[in-house]
Amino acid sequence: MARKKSSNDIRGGQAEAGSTRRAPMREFSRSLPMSLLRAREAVMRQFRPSLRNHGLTEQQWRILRALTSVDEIEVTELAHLAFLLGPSLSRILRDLEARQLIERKTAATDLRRAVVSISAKGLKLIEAVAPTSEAIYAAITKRYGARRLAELQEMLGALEMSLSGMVHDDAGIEADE
Amino acid sequence: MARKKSSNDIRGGQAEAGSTRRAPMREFSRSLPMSLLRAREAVMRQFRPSLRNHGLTEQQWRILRALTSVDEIEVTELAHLAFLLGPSLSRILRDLEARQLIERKTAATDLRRAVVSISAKGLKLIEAVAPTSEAIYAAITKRYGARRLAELQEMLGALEMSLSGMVHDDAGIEADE
DNA sequence: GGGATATTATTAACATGTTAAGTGAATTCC
DNA sequence: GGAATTCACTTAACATGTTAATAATATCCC
Repeated sequence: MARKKSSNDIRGGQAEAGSTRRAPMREFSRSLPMSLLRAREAVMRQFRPSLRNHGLTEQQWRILRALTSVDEIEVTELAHLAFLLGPSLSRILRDLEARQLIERKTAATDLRRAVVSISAKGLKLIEAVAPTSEAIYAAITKRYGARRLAELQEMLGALEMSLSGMVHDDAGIEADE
Repeated sequence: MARKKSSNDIRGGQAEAGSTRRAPMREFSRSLPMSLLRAREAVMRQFRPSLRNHGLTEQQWRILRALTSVDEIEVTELAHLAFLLGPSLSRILRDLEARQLIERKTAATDLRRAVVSISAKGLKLIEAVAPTSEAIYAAITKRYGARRLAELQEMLGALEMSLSGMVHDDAGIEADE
């Protein structure tokens, strides 16, 4: 009775609540952040198992992937490229270096900066994962439609641009101190 | 021809590490997961400071928001509604209960289930945050365009649907064990 | 030249994401 | 009606997100 059977998978269904109080501000589950979150989760759900089979997390994969597009790169630039915050990147680089998937050296001109590059071993791993990853991406593209997908990405980019310079009050102005 | 940006073309013939290695599979920074991630971050960047000023994280806010849309709700349903995994929800509910922002009781008919509802104090907090939150949402809508925003959300929903039943190999089939 | 300041990267501390395992309660099924 | 199974939730363990604080170097600027 009620409840179908949702294995251990919390995400991926609708929840029709009981007495239904009145709708608040917005239907909430239809808010923009939620829409983006769910869409991304739907996409990543496709990739995660494959990555996991190769011992990689999503972020580790992002970093290695980013490193294949350059010869070498400074940490801060890599953070931008892989869209990770510094602290996360620091931790992951430490692990990837320990696994010898990347190499790190100090910049000659500026001892503060570290320069990172992917190792042969890392490259090999990427090459092992890439085919599956590409196949999944192709399947997604086929399902959703290449044209529609391109349009979606364009709109997402436009959204980013729209918000890039946006500021507002209540954003942390706490008197002084 | 051999150079067209085809599938597993990670290494250009060999891993000859010359200067400026060339672009791999996809421009990477333009992959769908990255696009979604950046778009969502651009949006959340607007909300986080305000939430923070009220002592709430994004997820705590999601939960309280979800709770305002129902009279009371079971934990599993709430997980679906707020799109959180069980373990995350468990932790957050523990904290929110300690802060007396929510109330929890055990279902009478099924001792396994817990029923959660927002408290008066929680409702008050929501009401304090909502105006700013609404203002930010309105600003985003104005900047991006209401029509365009609706279209984007439709496309995101469609993407979710497209991928909902998608399966593929390499997804964790490790013999048996 | 040298103190004040800025920059780069890391560490710290806490909250969440993610998967697996555990606990207690309900259901199934013989 | 009781063992086996399933279910709802929680804990555990590890990785990352997020903000603040540090440490080490570079740069400014008088």
